[in-house]
Amino acid sequence: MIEAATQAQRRRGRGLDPESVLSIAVGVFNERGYDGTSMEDLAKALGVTKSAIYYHVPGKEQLLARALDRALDGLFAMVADERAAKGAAIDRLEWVVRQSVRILVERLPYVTLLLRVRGNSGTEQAALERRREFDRFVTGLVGEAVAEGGIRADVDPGLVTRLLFGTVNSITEWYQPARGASADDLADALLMMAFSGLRPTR
Amino acid sequence: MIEAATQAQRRRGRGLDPESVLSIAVGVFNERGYDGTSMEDLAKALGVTKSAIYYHVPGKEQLLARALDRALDGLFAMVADERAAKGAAIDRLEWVVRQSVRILVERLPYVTLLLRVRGNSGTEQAALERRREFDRFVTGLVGEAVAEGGIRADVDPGLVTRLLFGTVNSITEWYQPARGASADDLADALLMMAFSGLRPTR
DNA sequence: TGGTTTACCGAACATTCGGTCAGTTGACAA
DNA sequence: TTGTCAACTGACCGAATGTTCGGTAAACCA
Repeated sequence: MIEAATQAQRRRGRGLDPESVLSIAVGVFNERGYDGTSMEDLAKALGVTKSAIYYHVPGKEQLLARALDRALDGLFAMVADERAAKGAAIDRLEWVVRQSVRILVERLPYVTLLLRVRGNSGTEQAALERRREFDRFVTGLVGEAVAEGGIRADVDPGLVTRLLFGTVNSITEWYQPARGASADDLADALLMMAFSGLRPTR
Repeated sequence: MIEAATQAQRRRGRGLDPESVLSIAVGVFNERGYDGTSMEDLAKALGVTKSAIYYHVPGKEQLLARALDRALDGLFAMVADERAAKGAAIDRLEWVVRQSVRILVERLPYVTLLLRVRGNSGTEQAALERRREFDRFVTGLVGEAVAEGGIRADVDPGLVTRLLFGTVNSITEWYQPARGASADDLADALLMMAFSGLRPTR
């Protein structure tokens, strides 16, 4: 269970800070689902009344929008990096996968929320569109890697992209930062499986 | 968009059949999310009024329960098969992965719904518990495969299970039966990537 | 033909939803 | 001591929620 905001989590006598509101809210969203979370649920988790939330945030949907931007901004910052643009496609792909795992772990609750969005509102549809843009970028990378011979030629780039990033994204379903591998450990295991395979080297 | 039940989908002059109610409802659940779907939404998709639904089903949650059982019964039928119990662990694992993909494709909407359950109600928690039981079975299989030398020894069985079935489950996020690969094609590509790796054979 | 059953409708139910607003509180500055 | 203001509370709103219920048209059976 997500704990209520303790006195320590508040600025001394200065009430909730915007960061706590967002991170606690996202925690509850991920526990109950966005639609399954009422403002009353959030209020309890924050240790205030429902109406107090509206002093800090315009509404429920804005809270979602801010959370989704946290995840998407991280992904697009990575795409903009030169290491995603220079060098052999296979190396760039490996770098992007590794960074994706890192961002997923660093911003776990926000990415988790993003991956569950289904487009029920304008906010969700906008987030989905940005996500698709990221997906197109990666699909292009895989295509290049196949063309350059970095990936075996008998695979469909679209299918491989979906499987590869499906594996990455599935980490949100079980990863617990407290007890568990680091982002690098995760990326190592994932890249090992996807690129070299699980079979013993003969 | 999920289409409203046409006259053709109904039994002639006999109203909705239980099968249509379930499959159409699950379609809407997957589009909007279970919590994001109102009985009014379901009524529209079924082409009847809200109250008519209660003639066929005790309530919203029962609809969910029936749908989740569709998915879980398929998975447990597979586990009970002798091909999951006899032979080399690596072969059994490969068979289970292949069958999982087949079930996922055959019962796509039901499995999709199952994978999104978060435990908000007793129904959901019961489904989660059955799912965990399935996961434990697979983790055991991976452990045996490592012990028998079918899978490289430098991996954590728990981690590999999660990555492997994370990949399988991620298929629900994008697979469209109409235009796309068959279950066998999917399983081939997935097993190739996970067991042999994406790198070209040298 | 008459009676029964099947499958539904329309209205209403209590409850919960996201959100508003007038007022209160307590820390701090003057 | 008084005034200011950020940070809330509590009462409340209209709309939407899942569910119930009395009624009914059409199909079916005797």
